[in-house]
Amino acid sequence: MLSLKKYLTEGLLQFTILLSLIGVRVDVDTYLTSQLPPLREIILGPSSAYTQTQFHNLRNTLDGYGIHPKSIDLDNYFTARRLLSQVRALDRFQVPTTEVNAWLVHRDPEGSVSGSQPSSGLALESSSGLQDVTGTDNGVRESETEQGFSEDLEDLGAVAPPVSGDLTKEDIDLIDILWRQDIDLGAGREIFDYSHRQKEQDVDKELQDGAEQEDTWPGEGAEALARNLLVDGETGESFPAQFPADIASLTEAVPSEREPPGLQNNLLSPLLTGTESPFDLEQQWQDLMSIMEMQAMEVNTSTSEILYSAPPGDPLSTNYSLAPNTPINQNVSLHQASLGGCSQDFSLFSPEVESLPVADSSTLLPLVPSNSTNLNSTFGSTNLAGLFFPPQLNGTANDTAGPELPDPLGGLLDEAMLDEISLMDLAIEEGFNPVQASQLEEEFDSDSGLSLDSSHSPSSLSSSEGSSSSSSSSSSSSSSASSSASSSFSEEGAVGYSSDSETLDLEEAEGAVGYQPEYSKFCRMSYQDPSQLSCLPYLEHVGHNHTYNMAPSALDSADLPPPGTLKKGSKEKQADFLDKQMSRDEHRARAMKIPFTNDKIINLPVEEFNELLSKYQLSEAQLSLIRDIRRRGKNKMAAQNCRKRKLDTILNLERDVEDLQRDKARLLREKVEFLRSLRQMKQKVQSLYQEVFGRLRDENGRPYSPSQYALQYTGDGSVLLIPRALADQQARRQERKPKDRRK
DNA sequence: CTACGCTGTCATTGG
DNA sequence: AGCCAATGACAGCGT
Repeated sequence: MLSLKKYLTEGLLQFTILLSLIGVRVDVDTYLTSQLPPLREIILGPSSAYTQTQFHNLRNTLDGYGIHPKSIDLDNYFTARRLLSQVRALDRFQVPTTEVNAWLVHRDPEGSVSGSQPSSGLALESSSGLQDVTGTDNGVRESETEQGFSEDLEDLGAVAPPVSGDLTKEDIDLIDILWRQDIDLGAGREIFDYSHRQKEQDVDKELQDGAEQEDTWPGEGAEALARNLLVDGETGESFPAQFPADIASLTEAVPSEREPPGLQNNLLSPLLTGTESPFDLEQQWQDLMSIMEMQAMEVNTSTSEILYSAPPGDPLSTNYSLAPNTPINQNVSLHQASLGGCSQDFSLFSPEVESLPVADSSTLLPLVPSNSTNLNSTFGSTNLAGLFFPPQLNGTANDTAGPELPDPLGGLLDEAMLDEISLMDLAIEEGFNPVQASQLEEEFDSDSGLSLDSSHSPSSLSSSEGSSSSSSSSSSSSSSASSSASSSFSEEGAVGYSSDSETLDLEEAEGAVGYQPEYSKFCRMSYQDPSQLSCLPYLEHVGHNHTYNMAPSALDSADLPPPGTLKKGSKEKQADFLDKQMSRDEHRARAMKIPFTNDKIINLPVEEFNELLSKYQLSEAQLSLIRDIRRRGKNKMAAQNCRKRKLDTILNLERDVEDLQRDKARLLREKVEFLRSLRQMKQKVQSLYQEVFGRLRDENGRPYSPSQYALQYTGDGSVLLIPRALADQQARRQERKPKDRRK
């Protein structure tokens, strides 16, 4: 049931996003009552009250591409990212998507997924998203989030108490699901995870001692604590401004897939004055994209039977019928199909081009189709002479008639262009490996993905680090001893959880109990409605991390809730929760009657720490314990930071790899387009050549023989009629030049 | 029961 | 020399 609802809510939220993108305002508040400002902020944007924490959470939003390293909800992350990319793809045309996705808006009650989705994309994606109704995903996600969100849930409850009747348990569950989907837990969860181990026997004894010494703690009034916590609960939580961010990023201009139109003009010779409209290139591009899309889709659907089929008129398909057996091969064949055709054109049109790869045979040999050399030997001698120049061949140069056409372009292609082409061939060769093919597919799948990645700036990535480290530094810089306790809060708040009032209030209320955040939040949680704890089973796992039960009597006196709002039976439960929130060191500190908080012990600068120690008459055992607490506490934070950094590094590397893959795929695409346009231009030039040559007449009015004369293009755009022998000579000369230069 | 991930802790190293 | 951050290694716990 819970999973079903979660599932439903995911679809609801996604649909809401989609609607908002197309201009439909979805007033969710009317649905969930106006008592849930956080929800409204999720949908409509941040309120000023939560701006700061939202800023910190931005890095964890979908558009931020980032996921908090410490609390990754990979399912949500990948799902959200995929959905976002799909949404982005809506505003661009002719970009094929490799996934056929149905935006899940509803589902049938049986729990079967209405939105079908071919098994495609990353496994991580497919395992998440809309289909995680069954299986382990739910469990994982729940365990991932239950800790972090339980407090949010409670906060929601605090804002809109169940008294209203609108917030049933299911509503709360639903809210929780919404949160789970789009909120990164951030460091707040870390704070939640402060473990409170207490398995050692001596500690147990200390606990009992501490229970006896309960009332000796200075400034540790339970009522004050509870009061402050209540206030904290009213402040609510901060909510990430992920939706505004997403929308903003969604409106980003999508980079054009096509290269500047001037490119083809550069490639055109003076003879060709824009006869080829940009539309032609675009049309070709669309054709190419459609072909690739077909392949990509076939890859996704894993249909290996008929992997490639194209209209018979398509030169690519006709020249290169493909029947690979695996998707990977299919993609490889794709390159071969489109690029190989170009190579063939090279061999037919210009011996220079053909000779160039041969010169670099070590690397380029695989690129040259086996038949190309034959073609070269067969037709090469006729290329310049134009043996087949009869005008009736005009217009048939394309496609099938290709091999019979001579190459009139000998003088047209300069060396620079040839080099370019050879470089392209090099790139093509690279693109022939299956990995590249899959990358190409990925490229089409995720499109350019620029907006996604651009939003994932390194600064945003390191923000969590900065916040956490700044907290420690702030604790160092804050000279007042009273601010030390709030330093741990600042860390929490920086990542987007806590509120200042909580910080301030708790700081005074806390005694020798460290790790205030979780302490306070659990207090507040149980304070609101302890019955909810039992209603939401996963809440029972909150704070499970390495926590140990402490003698309930230890905090009984400290946890008295205001009368009337709490059942008597829940008191022990509260105490349990609170006790579990105490770490071993906290228990030890209590047992040893350390007169200040563990937070102070840990976070105070050295000078202040020593000063604090000097204020009290502490035994050697106490001093030793305090030093240990300080060392362990610092080390714990250090370890957390270290792990966070490690994750950040991994994520950064992952992102870099993705970027590089995208770039590579993009370059491949551009190369294909270049080659295609180049082939077209060659054909045009050839037809013009034939037309011009066919109209030439000698002094006797007879046409020139293509076997004896040839047209040569000069650099200034003029065309000369020269004897064929001379043309061949020059052609050979130009043929050698690139070779020599490369050596 | 085992594998795996998470977390805290200890030991060590380098600044 | 002392302090501290960073990090590898290890153990305990929960799933």
